[in-house]
Amino acid sequence: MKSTQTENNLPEPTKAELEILQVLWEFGPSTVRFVNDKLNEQREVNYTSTLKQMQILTEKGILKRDESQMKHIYIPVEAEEKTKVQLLDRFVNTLYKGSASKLMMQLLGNEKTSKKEIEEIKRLLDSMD
Amino acid sequence: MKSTQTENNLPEPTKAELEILQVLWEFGPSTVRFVNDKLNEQREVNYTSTLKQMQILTEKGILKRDESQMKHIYIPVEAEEKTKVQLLDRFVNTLYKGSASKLMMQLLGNEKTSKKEIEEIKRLLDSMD
DNA sequence: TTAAAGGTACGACAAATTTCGTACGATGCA
DNA sequence: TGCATCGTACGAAATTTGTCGTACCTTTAA
Repeated sequence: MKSTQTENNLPEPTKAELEILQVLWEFGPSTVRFVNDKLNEQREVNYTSTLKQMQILTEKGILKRDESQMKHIYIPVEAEEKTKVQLLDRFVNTLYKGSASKLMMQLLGNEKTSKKEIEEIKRLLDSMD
Repeated sequence: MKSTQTENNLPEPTKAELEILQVLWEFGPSTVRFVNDKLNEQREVNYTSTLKQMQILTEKGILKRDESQMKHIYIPVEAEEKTKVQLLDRFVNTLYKGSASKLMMQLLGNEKTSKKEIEEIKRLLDSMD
């Protein structure tokens, strides 16, 4: 039994791939140039590196693209939410054996989680009945 | 601003490294043989591969070991909680811009999070004043 | 109508991570 | 004592991930 495939089949996006997805999520469908510029606000990356990554993401089926113009427009295949849910799911399973409440406890115990956040969470829970 | 270094400096454990940490967390200080056997319950790994990984983890300062016996005993340097908190922190920052409540929403929206879990979380929140 | 600017394709290199083969030292026991 | 067994050390191959150089096509504007 070599497969780690669970019920979903998306290849796990790597770190560099996630960076690109974040830009597309935040700003919507974009050209390589645009994404590369955004990335370069944070760190230095060559244009062709970004291009290559986005091509790979497309091969993997994580992005699709509109090639009708010379400047291809790249679009995430799955919605931001869906992808994040998957990543979160994997995270919970890996580190907390699937227990969301265990994760919560750490979140709440973490000093970095502000009072405000905690209040927000409480409100959230109360409002869901 | 190029640094992603927050106040902690532990090198991010890789996937294979995490697997090993999980075993040590669950069963306590162990030999390579033991860890390797556990890993092989899930997937095939050569003994020396596991050994090497654990040696690397030791070099990185993530594990320490007792060499007083021929069978070295490996022990995580940091407590399970501390490491998980760091990983969680990184996860929240990367995917949710640091907002714990955003993460919560996904957790609660996720069908996989059972009613039971949600009840558990509510109880948790109520009990923390 | 051509030269510069800007686009994609893609092979190849670099770096990080993972796996493993081989060497060799300790231990145990017939 | 000798040898099978089990341990560690460690270089190096294999794989995965990340980066970039170069070739070449399109568009634009003088």
